[in-house]
Amino acid sequence: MVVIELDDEQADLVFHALADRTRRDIVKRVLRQELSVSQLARGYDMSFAAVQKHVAVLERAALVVKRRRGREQIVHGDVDLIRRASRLLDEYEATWRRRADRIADLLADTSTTKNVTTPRREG
Amino acid sequence: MVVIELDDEQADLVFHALADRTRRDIVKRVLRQELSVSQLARGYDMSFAAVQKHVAVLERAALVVKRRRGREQIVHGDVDLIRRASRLLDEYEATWRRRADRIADLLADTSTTKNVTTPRREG
DNA sequence: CTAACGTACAACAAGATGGTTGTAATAGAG
DNA sequence: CTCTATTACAACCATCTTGTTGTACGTTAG
Repeated sequence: MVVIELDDEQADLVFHALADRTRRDIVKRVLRQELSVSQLARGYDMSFAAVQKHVAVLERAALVVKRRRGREQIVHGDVDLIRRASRLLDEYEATWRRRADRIADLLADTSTTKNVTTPRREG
Repeated sequence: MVVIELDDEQADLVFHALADRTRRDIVKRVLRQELSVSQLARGYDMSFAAVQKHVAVLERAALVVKRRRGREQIVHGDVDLIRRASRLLDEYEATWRRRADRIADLLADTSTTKNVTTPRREG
Protein backbone atom coordinates (compact mmCIF):
# COMPACT_ATOMS: atom_id res chain seq x y z
CA MET A 1 0.00 0.00 0.00
CA VAL A 2 1.57 3.26 -1.11
CA VAL A 3 0.91 6.27 1.05
CA ILE A 4 1.98 9.57 -0.45
CA GLU A 5 3.10 12.20 2.03
CA LEU A 6 1.11 15.37 2.54
CA ASP A 7 2.74 18.54 1.26
CA ASP A 8 2.58 21.73 3.34
CA GLU A 9 -0.46 23.03 1.50
CA GLN A 10 -2.47 19.86 2.05
CA ALA A 11 -1.35 19.53 5.65
CA ASP A 12 -2.52 23.10 6.30
CA LEU A 13 -5.95 22.25 4.91
CA VAL A 14 -6.28 18.86 6.61
CA PHE A 15 -5.20 19.92 10.09
CA HIS A 16 -7.22 23.10 9.90
CA ALA A 17 -10.25 21.08 8.88
CA LEU A 18 -9.73 18.70 11.80
CA ALA A 19 -9.23 21.55 14.27
CA ASP A 20 -12.98 21.97 14.79
CA ARG A 21 -15.03 19.49 16.77
CA THR A 22 -18.12 19.86 14.60
CA ARG A 23 -16.08 19.02 11.55
CA ARG A 24 -14.40 16.09 13.29
CA ASP A 25 -17.85 14.82 14.19
CA ILE A 26 -19.03 15.18 10.60
CA VAL A 27 -16.00 13.21 9.43
CA LYS A 28 -16.70 10.46 11.92
CA ARG A 29 -20.34 10.25 10.89
CA VAL A 30 -19.81 10.17 7.15
CA LEU A 31 -17.01 7.65 7.49
CA ARG A 32 -19.54 5.39 9.13
CA GLN A 33 -22.43 6.15 6.80
CA GLU A 34 -23.10 8.38 3.82
CA LEU A 35 -25.39 11.29 4.65
CA SER A 36 -26.88 14.20 2.76
CA VAL A 37 -25.97 17.72 3.85
CA SER A 38 -29.50 18.20 5.22
CA GLN A 39 -29.32 15.00 7.21
CA LEU A 40 -26.01 16.15 8.64
CA ALA A 41 -27.35 19.62 9.40
CA ARG A 42 -30.22 18.21 11.46
CA GLY A 43 -27.65 16.76 13.85
CA TYR A 44 -26.17 20.07 14.95
CA ASP A 45 -27.41 23.11 16.80
CA MET A 46 -26.61 25.56 14.02
CA SER A 47 -28.05 26.71 10.72
CA PHE A 48 -28.00 24.63 7.57
CA ALA A 49 -25.65 27.16 5.97
CA ALA A 50 -23.15 26.78 8.80
CA VAL A 51 -23.04 23.01 8.41
CA GLN A 52 -22.77 23.49 4.66
CA LYS A 53 -19.69 25.65 5.24
CA HIS A 54 -18.14 23.02 7.50
CA VAL A 55 -18.68 20.41 4.80
CA ALA A 56 -17.06 22.77 2.29
CA VAL A 57 -13.97 23.07 4.51
CA LEU A 58 -13.75 19.29 4.78
CA GLU A 59 -14.23 19.00 1.03
CA ARG A 60 -11.42 21.46 0.33
CA ALA A 61 -9.17 19.28 2.49
CA ALA A 62 -10.40 16.22 0.56
CA LEU A 63 -11.47 14.61 3.84
CA VAL A 64 -14.97 14.16 2.43
CA VAL A 65 -16.41 13.86 -1.07
CA LYS A 66 -19.82 14.97 -2.31
CA ARG A 67 -21.92 13.14 -4.84
CA ARG A 68 -25.25 14.24 -6.17
CA ARG A 69 -28.32 12.06 -5.73
CA GLY A 70 -31.37 13.79 -7.12
CA ARG A 71 -31.71 17.05 -5.25
CA GLU A 72 -29.49 15.85 -2.43
CA GLN A 73 -25.73 16.08 -2.06
CA ILE A 74 -24.49 12.89 -0.46
CA VAL A 75 -21.39 13.32 1.68
CA HIS A 76 -19.06 10.45 2.41
CA GLY A 77 -15.71 10.36 4.17
CA ASP A 78 -12.49 9.64 2.31
CA VAL A 79 -10.09 7.77 4.55
CA ASP A 80 -7.04 8.46 2.37
CA LEU A 81 -6.20 11.93 3.64
CA ILE A 82 -6.83 10.85 7.22
CA ARG A 83 -4.34 8.07 6.70
CA ARG A 84 -1.78 10.47 5.27
CA ALA A 85 -2.17 12.89 8.16
CA SER A 86 -1.69 10.04 10.57
CA ARG A 87 1.47 8.96 8.75
CA LEU A 88 2.81 12.50 8.90
CA LEU A 89 2.43 12.45 12.68
CA ASP A 90 4.08 9.04 12.76
CA GLU A 91 7.00 10.63 10.93
CA TYR A 92 7.27 13.22 13.66
CA GLU A 93 7.32 10.48 16.22
CA ALA A 94 10.02 8.67 14.25
CA THR A 95 12.14 11.83 14.29
CA TRP A 96 11.81 11.91 18.03
CA ARG A 97 12.73 8.25 18.32
CA ARG A 98 15.88 8.76 16.24
CA ARG A 99 16.84 11.53 18.63
CA ALA A 100 16.24 9.25 21.59
CA ASP A 101 18.41 6.60 19.96
CA ARG A 102 21.13 9.16 19.32
CA ILE A 103 21.13 10.18 22.97
CA ALA A 104 21.16 6.56 24.05
CA ASP A 105 24.16 5.96 21.80
CA LEU A 106 25.99 8.88 23.33
CA LEU A 107 25.33 7.58 26.82
CA ALA A 108 26.24 4.00 25.97
CA ASP A 109 29.34 4.57 23.88
CA THR A 110 32.00 5.65 26.38
CA SER A 111 34.99 5.10 24.08
CA THR A 112 34.31 7.74 21.41
CA THR A 113 34.04 10.87 23.51
CA LYS A 114 35.02 13.27 20.75
CA ASN A 115 32.62 16.10 19.92
CA VAL A 116 30.88 15.64 23.22
CA THR A 117 32.41 18.69 24.86
CA THR A 118 31.07 21.05 22.17
CA PRO A 119 27.50 20.11 21.35
CA ARG A 120 26.52 21.74 18.09
CA ARG A 121 23.83 24.33 18.23
CA GLU A 122 21.37 25.44 15.61
CA GLY A 123 20.68 29.04 14.73
CA MET B 1 1.99 1.39 26.62
CA VAL B 2 -1.18 3.20 27.55
CA VAL B 3 -2.30 5.94 25.19
CA ILE B 4 -5.09 8.11 26.51
CA GLU B 5 -7.47 9.49 23.92
CA LEU B 6 -7.63 13.18 23.21
CA ASP B 7 -10.79 14.91 24.36
CA ASP B 8 -12.47 17.50 22.14
CA GLU B 9 -10.75 20.40 23.84
CA GLN B 10 -7.28 18.94 23.42
CA ALA B 11 -7.94 17.83 19.86
CA ASP B 12 -9.03 21.39 19.02
CA LEU B 13 -5.76 22.73 20.39
CA VAL B 14 -3.51 20.07 18.87
CA PHE B 15 -4.96 20.15 15.36
CA HIS B 16 -5.15 23.92 15.35
CA ALA B 17 -1.50 24.07 16.43
CA LEU B 18 -0.52 21.68 13.66
CA ALA B 19 -2.52 23.59 11.04
CA ASP B 20 0.30 26.08 10.46
CA ARG B 21 3.44 25.10 8.55
CA THR B 22 5.74 27.29 10.64
CA ARG B 23 4.49 25.58 13.77
CA ARG B 24 4.84 22.13 12.21
CA ASP B 25 8.40 23.02 11.32
CA ILE B 26 9.09 24.17 14.86
CA VAL B 27 7.72 20.89 16.19
CA LYS B 28 9.91 18.90 13.82
CA ARG B 29 13.00 20.87 14.81
CA VAL B 30 12.56 20.68 18.56
CA LEU B 31 11.71 16.98 18.39
CA ARG B 32 15.12 16.48 16.82
CA GLN B 33 17.00 18.86 19.09
CA GLU B 34 16.22 21.23 21.93
CA LEU B 35 16.44 24.87 20.90
CA SER B 36 15.98 28.21 22.62
CA VAL B 37 13.25 30.53 21.36
CA SER B 38 15.89 32.85 19.88
CA GLN B 39 17.60 30.03 18.06
CA LEU B 40 14.23 29.02 16.65
CA ALA B 41 13.38 32.60 15.69
CA ARG B 42 16.57 32.97 13.62
CA GLY B 43 15.33 30.20 11.39
CA TYR B 44 12.24 32.02 10.14
CA ASP B 45 11.57 35.13 8.12
CA MET B 46 9.45 36.82 10.75
CA SER B 47 9.88 38.74 13.98
CA PHE B 48 10.98 37.16 17.24
CA ALA B 49 7.60 37.98 18.74
CA ALA B 50 5.80 36.10 15.97
CA VAL B 51 7.87 32.97 16.57
CA GLN B 52 7.32 33.41 20.29
CA LYS B 53 3.57 33.39 19.67
CA HIS B 54 3.82 30.24 17.59
CA VAL B 55 5.72 28.54 20.40
CA ALA B 56 3.02 29.67 22.82
CA VAL B 57 0.34 28.06 20.64
CA LEU B 58 2.32 24.81 20.57
CA GLU B 59 2.83 25.04 24.32
CA ARG B 60 -0.89 25.49 24.92
CA ALA B 61 -1.46 22.30 22.93
CA ALA B 62 1.27 20.59 24.97
CA LEU B 63 3.12 19.72 21.77
CA VAL B 64 6.22 21.41 23.14
CA VAL B 65 7.52 22.16 26.62
CA LYS B 66 9.68 25.07 27.76
CA ARG B 67 12.42 24.85 30.35
CA ARG B 68 14.55 27.71 31.58
CA ARG B 69 18.32 27.60 31.18
CA GLY B 70 19.82 30.82 32.40
CA ARG B 71 18.25 33.62 30.44
CA GLU B 72 17.12 31.27 27.69
CA GLN B 73 13.89 29.30 27.37
CA ILE B 74 14.74 25.92 25.94
CA VAL B 75 11.98 24.41 23.82
CA HIS B 76 11.68 20.70 23.28
CA GLY B 77 9.03 18.65 21.58
CA ASP B 78 6.77 16.31 23.51
CA VAL B 79 5.91 13.29 21.42
CA ASP B 80 3.00 12.21 23.62
CA LEU B 81 0.32 14.50 22.18
CA ILE B 82 1.51 13.80 18.65
CA ARG B 83 1.07 10.12 19.36
CA ARG B 84 -2.43 10.70 20.72
CA ALA B 85 -3.43 12.76 17.70
CA SER B 86 -2.15 10.02 15.44
CA ARG B 87 -4.15 7.44 17.36
CA LEU B 88 -7.26 9.55 17.05
CA LEU B 89 -6.88 9.52 13.28
CA ASP B 90 -6.27 5.78 13.40
CA GLU B 91 -9.60 5.51 15.20
CA TYR B 92 -11.28 7.34 12.34
CA GLU B 93 -9.72 4.92 9.93
CA ALA B 94 -10.95 2.01 12.04
CA THR B 95 -14.48 3.41 11.87
CA TRP B 96 -14.20 3.47 8.12
CA ARG B 97 -12.86 -0.09 8.06
CA ARG B 98 -15.77 -1.32 10.17
CA ARG B 99 -18.12 0.25 7.64
CA ALA B 100 -16.28 -1.47 4.82
CA ASP B 101 -16.56 -4.77 6.67
CA ARG B 102 -20.25 -4.18 7.22
CA ILE B 103 -20.80 -3.60 3.53
CA ALA B 104 -18.75 -6.67 2.69
CA ASP B 105 -20.90 -8.69 5.09
CA LEU B 106 -24.06 -7.45 3.45
CA LEU B 107 -22.77 -8.40 0.03
CA ALA B 108 -21.48 -11.78 1.16
CA ASP B 109 -24.31 -12.90 3.43
CA THR B 110 -27.23 -13.68 1.14
CA SER B 111 -29.22 -15.67 3.70
CA THR B 112 -30.03 -12.96 6.29
CA THR B 113 -31.68 -10.39 4.07
CA LYS B 114 -33.79 -8.82 6.80
CA ASN B 115 -33.52 -5.06 7.29
CA VAL B 116 -31.92 -4.68 3.89
CA THR B 117 -35.00 -3.24 2.23
CA THR B 118 -35.21 -0.30 4.64
CA PRO B 119 -31.70 1.07 5.23
CA ARG B 120 -31.83 3.30 8.27
CA ARG B 121 -31.14 6.97 7.74
CA GLU B 122 -29.77 9.46 10.21
CA GLY B 123 -31.28 12.87 10.89
C1' DC C 1 -47.92 23.40 -13.00
C1' DT C 2 -47.21 24.46 -8.25
C1' DA C 3 -45.40 23.80 -3.78
C1' DA C 4 -41.92 22.06 -0.99
C1' DC C 5 -37.27 20.43 -0.44
C1' DG C 6 -32.33 20.60 -0.79
C1' DT C 7 -28.71 23.27 -2.00
C1' DA C 8 -25.74 27.33 -3.22
C1' DC C 9 -24.13 31.64 -2.32
C1' DA C 10 -23.78 36.56 -0.99
C1' DA C 11 -23.64 39.93 2.69
C1' DC C 12 -22.94 40.83 7.29
C1' DA C 13 -21.14 40.81 12.34
C1' DA C 14 -18.26 39.21 16.08
C1' DG C 15 -14.34 37.14 17.36
C1' DA C 16 -9.94 34.67 16.44
C1' DT C 17 -5.52 34.54 14.02
C1' DG C 18 -1.02 35.96 12.59
C1' DG C 19 1.76 39.33 11.78
C1' DT C 20 3.93 43.99 13.31
C1' DT C 21 6.35 47.45 16.67
C1' DG C 22 7.45 49.10 21.13
C1' DT C 23 8.43 48.65 25.97
C1' DA C 24 9.80 46.36 30.15
C1' DA C 25 11.83 42.71 33.03
C1' DT C 26 15.45 39.49 33.93
C1' DA C 27 19.87 37.09 33.61
C1' DG C 28 24.61 36.69 32.09
C1' DA C 29 28.93 38.90 30.36
C1' DG C 30 32.55 42.11 31.06
C1' DC D 1 27.51 48.12 38.03
C1' DT D 2 26.67 48.52 33.15
C1' DC D 3 25.71 46.62 28.75
C1' DT D 4 23.69 43.21 26.10
C1' DA D 5 20.96 39.14 25.10
C1' DT D 6 16.73 36.84 25.82
C1' DT D 7 12.25 36.76 26.89
C1' DA D 8 7.49 38.54 27.96
C1' DC D 9 3.75 41.11 26.81
C1' DA D 10 0.65 44.88 25.25
C1' DA D 11 -1.32 47.45 21.48
C1' DC D 12 -2.41 47.60 16.91
C1' DC D 13 -3.85 46.11 12.22
C1' DA D 14 -5.29 43.19 8.31
C1' DT D 15 -7.23 39.08 7.30
C1' DC D 16 -9.63 34.77 8.22
C1' DT D 17 -13.10 32.18 10.61
C1' DT D 18 -17.59 31.01 11.99
C1' DG D 19 -21.76 31.93 12.79
C1' DT D 20 -26.11 34.50 11.03
C1' DT D 21 -30.02 35.79 7.53
C1' DG D 22 -31.82 36.34 3.01
C1' DT D 23 -32.30 35.18 -1.71
C1' DA D 24 -32.04 32.36 -5.78
C1' DC D 25 -32.00 28.04 -8.26
C1' DG D 26 -32.73 23.25 -9.54
C1' DT D 27 -35.29 18.92 -8.48
C1' DT D 28 -38.87 16.14 -6.77
C1' DA D 29 -43.61 15.32 -5.12
C1' DG D 30 -48.39 15.87 -5.65
